[in-house]
Parts: sequence; structure tokens; C-alpha cells
Amino acid sequence: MGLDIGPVPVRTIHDRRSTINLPTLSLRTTLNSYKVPAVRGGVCPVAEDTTGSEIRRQRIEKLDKLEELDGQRYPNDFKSTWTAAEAHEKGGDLDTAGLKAAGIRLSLAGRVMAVNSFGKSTFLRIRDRTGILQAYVKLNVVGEDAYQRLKLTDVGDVVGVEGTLFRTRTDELTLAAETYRVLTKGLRPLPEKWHGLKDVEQRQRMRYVDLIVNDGSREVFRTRTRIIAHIRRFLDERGFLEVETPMMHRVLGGANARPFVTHHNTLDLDLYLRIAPELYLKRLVVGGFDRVYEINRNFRNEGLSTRHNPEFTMLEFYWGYATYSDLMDLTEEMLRGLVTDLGDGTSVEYKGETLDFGSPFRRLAVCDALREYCDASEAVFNDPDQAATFALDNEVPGEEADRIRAKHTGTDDESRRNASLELAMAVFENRVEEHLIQPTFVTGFPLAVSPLARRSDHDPTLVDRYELYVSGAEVANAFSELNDPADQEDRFRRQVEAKAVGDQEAMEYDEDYIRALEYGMPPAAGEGIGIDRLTMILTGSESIRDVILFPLFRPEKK
RNA sequence: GGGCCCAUAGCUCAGUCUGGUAGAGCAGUAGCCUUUUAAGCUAUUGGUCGCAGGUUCGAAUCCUGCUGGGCUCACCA
Repeated sequence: MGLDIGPVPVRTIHDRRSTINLPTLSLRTTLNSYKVPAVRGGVCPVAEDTTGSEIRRQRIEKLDKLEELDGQRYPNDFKSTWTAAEAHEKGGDLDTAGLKAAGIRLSLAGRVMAVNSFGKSTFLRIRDRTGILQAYVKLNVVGEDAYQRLKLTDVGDVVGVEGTLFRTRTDELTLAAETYRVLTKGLRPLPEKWHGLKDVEQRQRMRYVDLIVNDGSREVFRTRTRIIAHIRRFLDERGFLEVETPMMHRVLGGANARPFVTHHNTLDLDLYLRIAPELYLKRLVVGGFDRVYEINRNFRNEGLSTRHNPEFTMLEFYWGYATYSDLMDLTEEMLRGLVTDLGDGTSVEYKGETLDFGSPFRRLAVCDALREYCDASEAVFNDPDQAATFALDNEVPGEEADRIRAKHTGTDDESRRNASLELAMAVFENRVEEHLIQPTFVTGFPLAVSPLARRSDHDPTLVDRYELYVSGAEVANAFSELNDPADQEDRFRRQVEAKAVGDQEAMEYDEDYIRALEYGMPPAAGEGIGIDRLTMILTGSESIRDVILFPLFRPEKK
């Protein structure tokens, strides 16, 4: 059974503020020195949390002592001259004598990741956004006060060090401190230095901690950004214009999915969070931006899984005077370039398979796939009764099969074939997708499941559409666009009818979009690529939550 | 929503099968230590064993329910 929850209202911040309870602040009453700033609007975001209270108490005491030494608790006047990476660049080629001669001075700020103390001298590993540089602090060099600050330092604090570069006995480039300051005292201990933070839930709920301690996690999100930057560059170079279209829609459309609903107070207007930007981007093609793209969020009110987050990022782009066949070539070129740019070579290891992006991608029609993987007979594609039996044999729920048949009431050959193909499509989703490991363009989609795609010139029951599958998951969906307003009107009507027989994911009739098409949309082809899923494959992540910085979770219970 | 699995110190984990005073390493605290890098040595703090019931003389351990999470199925991209 599917999730049978209706549209979920999204409350505004204003609404939530008026209903939230003021949490108690345990520390405020037990620790005089824990100074809490006033919070606007009387809503304090600090919830009661006694986690590691003993350790926190000790660290707050250290913070007090630092204030006694320095006159303030959280100084913000420290400037680092170089990053850790720049220090390694400047000093990396010099040996002990060379460094002494060069006398390279710098100041560096970052988080303390490890401390090795010898009483009157101490090594610190300091990490900034670019990497790690070791610092060496000696009592007789920095003086009593600075060394006292050092003794009040814990792993996890943010510090600032100024000094010159030298090499240790083990030949490690190190900053010999002349001054030492604690910039931000960490009140909570970092996870264990060797095993790190492994608990999946904690890593995702407290991403800030995950990013501090897990190198792999930082790398995944850097790679995600590189992927998006690469795609932008690729499209920009080819004359595509990046735009932003509305996230709040009055008419549901552009995809088949269940929406979130929100509300505009002044206009007293219910709005959907968009499930796809498609219909707006194609309005822009009408407007003359015939190479246009958007990389942004979509929202779908459906279940959560390792492949689904309620908000996810899509690239959608539209290319005037091109066809879905041109798009296949462009997509291959884009992904091949991306894989080459990110790693070495044209293949990617994912879930124990070597995915080959170097060779031309396989192209496979839906019907051929069903013949190959499910032994479908010809009758399955033309006779709704045979198709229904085929569907039930392949674990399509009877309820779904009935609903599909109810949408196709005509008795002519074309209607019968439409019904058969839509049933066959359900089997494809159940039985074929999992086999499509290597990048594969699946073509020959039924018109019945493609309300926005251009009808095939060779078969009126098919459309010029493909989906790209990689590692058994849909990564892209593309088609030659339907720009015949009369045909589009007819397709919208069918969506409305489908909604009437219980298809909760069907689109609504979009009058304004029809009007736009009546002004004339140039022939065009468009594609959507799931950035999260692409990132999963290119970073070796098995869960979508590993490539989304802050995935949706149930609220933490107190 | 169904199935399987998990929840013990700030973190990583033993202990559960076979019920008998709550354990280790790291982190922390107090010392020693001026070239370490999972530094070392000595001592030591820290737990309502996810929550609520039940069985029992006695429950981290057995039973039931609940909460949160993971995988998976369904829905979907």
C-alpha cells in the first residue's frame, strides 16, 4: 500500500513562531558564566540538552579563564595571511636550511584537530578550508600568557597562530608559533579521532560535525559542487541561459507526482511547491530564450528512501531546433566530460560494477527491453487483456492495472494499444529497470505516460522520448517537446480524466501554458537530470542522504 | 504502511545466546615530559544500558508495547 497522506501544508516561519513553545535553558540556570544573548522575538533556538554536561562544564570554565587572559570571549580580529594550502605551496619545496634562510612568516587560523603536548612544548594540527598545517608552540618562545591559552585549548577549538615555517625532525613542514590565540572555544567534544563519527543518523542530522571529522563527507560535497559547476560551464559554453522560475505554482504540472501545498496569506491563495519547472521553462522558449536551463529544487510529497528525498535538485534544459536524438548525443558528451573531469578515465566504480561512460551508451526501446527481459509477446503490446495478464504475472498490483484500464475507454485499435503500452510500462518499471546497469537510453515510450512529449512521426501511440538509466536508476528524462497546442490541450484533458479516476499524480489543466503554445513554441527538445542521483553515482554514495547536506528527517524527540 | 536488523559513557565498541554489583579504547581531569603525529608514562572522573510496562528474589540481558534509525518492499525521480 502506498502512503495515503494528503497534501501536507507547509507552514510559514511566522505561523510556526506563534505556536512554538519556549524551551527551557538548563545551562542558564546552572551555569552563571554561560552567557546567552537575547534572541529576537522571544523564541530561543537552544533546546535543553545535557549531552556531555561534565565536559561542557569544564570547557565553559576554560572559556572563562581565556576571557580573564584576553579580556574577551570570542575575538574576531584575527586575520590569517595564508591558508594551509598556500603555506605548503610556499614552503613545500624548501629544506630545513632553505626555510631558515627564507624566514617565511605567516598567520594561520583553523580548527585544532589533534594535540601532542610535551609539557613545555606542544604540536597542534590545525585545519582550515584548504588542508592541515602543523604548528609547534614552545613556552620559551610564545611566553607564559600564550602558553596558558594553549593549555586551555581542546581538540575542536578554533585558534590563530602566527610564526615562521620550519621543518621538524621528521621533515614535516610546521609553523613555529610566535603568537597563539584561541578564537572560538568549542564547548562540545569532537567524536573520537580514530573512528570518527559513524552513526548514519547523527552524521546527517549534525552535518556540521560530520564535515569537521569525516574527510570523505567533505569530499562528497566538494564533488557535488564541482559536478554542478561543470554542468553550468558545459551549458554556458553552448549558449544556454541559466534562469530561475517559480517554486510556487498555482497549477500543478510538468511531471506526474504528488505535491506539497502552501498558502499565501495576503492573496489568500493555496499554492503548490513545484514538482517540476518544465512548463515555465518552455514558456521561456516561446519567449525566445530557446536555449535555457535551470538547476534548482523540486518538491514531491512522496515516500523517503535511499533514492528519494522530498526536495531534490534537478537540471532541466531546453534546446530549440533540436530533437531528442540530438539530446542523446549532447547528454553522452556532457556525462563523459564530467566523468573524465572528476576522475581518471571514462569509467566509474559504483556498487561493485564498473560503469563505462566512454563507449556510446546503449539505446534500447521499451518494447524490446520487455521482449528481452520478460519474454513479452507481440499481443502484449496491442491487446489490453493480454497486457493485463502480463502485468499481473509480473507483480503489477491488480488495483493499478484496473486503474490504467479505466483511463482507456476507447475500443479502436489505437486506444487498445495505448492501454496495452501503459500496462507494459508498469512491467518495465517492475522488471527491467534493475537490469540497466551500464548507461542506457531507454526509448520508445508510450504516449499514454508522456503528456508533454512530441508524438512519434512513425507511431501515434509512441513519443520521441528517452530515459537514461545508470545502475538501475533513472538519471535523466528527455523528449522532443510537444508544441502543437491542440494536441497539448487533448493531453491535458486526459490528465484531468486520469485524476478523476484516482490518479493522484496526474497534472492539472494549464490554460496559460496552452495560450503560450498558441503564440508558437519553436521545435525544441528538453531534458531533466537528477543531480542528486548523478552525484550518488559519481561519488560512490549508496544513499541520496549522503549527497544532500541536510536531508529531511523526523524531528528529534526530547 | 509490511518484512528484517539496530539503540550501552561525549565518540568507537564489548557485555545480551547462558539473568547475579556497568566494561575497554579514545576524549576529559590531575601529574611527568621542549621535534610529536592514533606520542608516551602514572592516577582518575564520567552511565536512569532509547522509553514504558511485564516475568523474576534479582533484568543491559527474557517477554510485550512504544519511539528513533538503517536496509528492503510498496509509491516515485
